[in-house]
Amino acid sequence: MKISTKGRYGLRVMTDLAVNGKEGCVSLKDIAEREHLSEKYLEQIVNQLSKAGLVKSLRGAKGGYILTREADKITVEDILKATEGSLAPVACAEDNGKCASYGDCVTSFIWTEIYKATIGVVSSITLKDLAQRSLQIEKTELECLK
Amino acid sequence: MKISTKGRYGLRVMTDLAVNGKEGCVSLKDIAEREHLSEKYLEQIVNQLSKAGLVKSLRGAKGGYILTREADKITVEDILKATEGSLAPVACAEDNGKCASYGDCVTSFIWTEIYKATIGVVSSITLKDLAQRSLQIEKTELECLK
DNA sequence: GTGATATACTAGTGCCACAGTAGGAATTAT
DNA sequence: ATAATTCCTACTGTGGCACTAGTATATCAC
Repeated sequence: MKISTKGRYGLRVMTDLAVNGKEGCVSLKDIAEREHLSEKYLEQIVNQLSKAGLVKSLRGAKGGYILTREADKITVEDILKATEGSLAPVACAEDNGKCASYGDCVTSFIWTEIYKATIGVVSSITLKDLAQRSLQIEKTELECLK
Repeated sequence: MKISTKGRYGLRVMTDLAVNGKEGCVSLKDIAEREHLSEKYLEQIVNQLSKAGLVKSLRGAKGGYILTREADKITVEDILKATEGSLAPVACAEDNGKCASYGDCVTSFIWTEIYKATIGVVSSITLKDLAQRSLQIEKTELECLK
């Protein structure tokens, strides 16, 4: 029941893009430096985000990545699905009923309930929420330094 | 975000014990046969359930395992914690605040919310619920055979 | 007290995903 | 042209999963 670095880094990359990509695109080099993450590893993760249609890439010098829609139209669910794959604790929970023995299975409803509860959380949090929180934290830190 | 066979088999073993262990203990051999699972593998899983204090073992001939308390006093949370380990999507979510940078972390609250939602589900389902469901399903199947 | 039946414990195995690293090809602004 | 950037593929070490295997230990029945 663990979230891998792909999911966690994916959220950080997207948050970084939401905060720093207001105008124009942002290069992975910049993101990797700000977030202290491997640029090469992020490359693979952003690739998944791109295939999921959450970011658009611009190749060549001055290139980079940019969100394809407004931050409040992208949910944590979108990002985690793109990077982690299904959030269902077992395969049958997602398309409940499709498993032939779903009805005969004593535990199937547990997985469906966990899945629904998880989706309820991640679908209600948007990238905009994360971006705002990120700015809030930065602000707090700056105030602390005074 | 997956539940492993340990957690899934653990639930089946416990349900089997709740249904078939009303009087006296049940051997792993019997459980393995009924559930179509490897006896040797179940040994390891039951060992974890035993260490967690959910079952008691009786060695020797006519030995086996028995629940340490009533089925309605054992939750799915108890069983999954014993077999899967923590149900938190990331370590910090369980003891929220203990991580030094919990407050500075943009995503920490997401993991805490997922964790709370998951616990909400599994702590509200008891082994008695599973046992009843198991009997219900058996009954249905028998009726179908007529 | 011997044998059959169980659990207890430890070690080993094959496989696959995770968490990267590495190198080169293709594209684009200057 | 060149520097900067994404794109694509392959490779690697580590660790957990899902078992299998073997031996030691305990208990009942006779």
